[in-house]
Amino acid sequence: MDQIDMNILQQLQGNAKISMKELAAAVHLSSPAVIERVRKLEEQGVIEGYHAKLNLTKIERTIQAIILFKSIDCKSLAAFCKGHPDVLECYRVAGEISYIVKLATYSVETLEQFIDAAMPYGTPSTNIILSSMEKMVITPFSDDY
Amino acid sequence: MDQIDMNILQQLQGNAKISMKELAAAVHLSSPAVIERVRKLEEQGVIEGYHAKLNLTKIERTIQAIILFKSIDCKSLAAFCKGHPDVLECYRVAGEISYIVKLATYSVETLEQFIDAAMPYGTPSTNIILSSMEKMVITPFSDDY
DNA sequence: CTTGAAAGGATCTAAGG
DNA sequence: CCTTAGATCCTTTCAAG
Repeated sequence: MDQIDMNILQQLQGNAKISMKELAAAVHLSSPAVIERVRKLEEQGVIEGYHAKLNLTKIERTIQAIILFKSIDCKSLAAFCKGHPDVLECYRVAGEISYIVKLATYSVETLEQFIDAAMPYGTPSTNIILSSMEKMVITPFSDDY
Repeated sequence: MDQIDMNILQQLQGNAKISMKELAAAVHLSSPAVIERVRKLEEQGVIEGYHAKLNLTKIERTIQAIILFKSIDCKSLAAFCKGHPDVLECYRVAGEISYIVKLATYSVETLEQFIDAAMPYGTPSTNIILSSMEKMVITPFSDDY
């Protein structure tokens, strides 16, 4: 994992569909060299996949929320969340909170349904998302430290 | 936005690099038809981009955390977070909490540095992520409701 | 790792339903 | 709005250095 690999990772985070030829030019290498590097990064599991990012509002998931849980049965909650179509991410955490769930749903009614369904697993504290920022590209091995 | 578009979106979420030919076969359409649909979904902003997903641990960001802030100057905090290389996502929320930040950093030392730097903007409650689940594919317009 | 040539696909266009 | 077929273009692959 050298500086060139880091550049490759940055490029692919920003644009998964870039051709190997373009990518090669961007990192000042030949196509075969870059193809081999990408293959290795995939094989090593550094690159986990390539995904389209959707605008949640435009697929009618207009309500997004982050729900915090304290002192609960985390295993059951995790299983519940995993199987629920509105849950985007969930985190088992150590801190003041035990479990954090991010979800995107259709309306306040469907949010209410989720909260009711989650109640058996603990007491939720619901935080509706007003605005958000998600970085699609992070710098591998930043030299900031 | 019909059922075929939803199928297309699901496929592209799971695999951004699928060829239009393969995608066409998956949704039982011809290539030109599918290319035109994808073009429109991009143009409408339903598809925001295509991104490689990295394994954070394998790029040395072994510590991940979700930090909750109460009663703070959200604008300043947002600006600070936006410019900080360790911040992955941040959310302005309505609820018990005012602001939520997800970050990935290199060590407890660099986490401490972040917390110290963020202190001027409010009192953080730090939750270290022990394990997590992130869905890369969500179903557009689920019929569950 | 690079270059260059060859092969294989993918996308695009056009015509037709 | 779709399909099929053909042509073009581009990408990847391979071989040699």
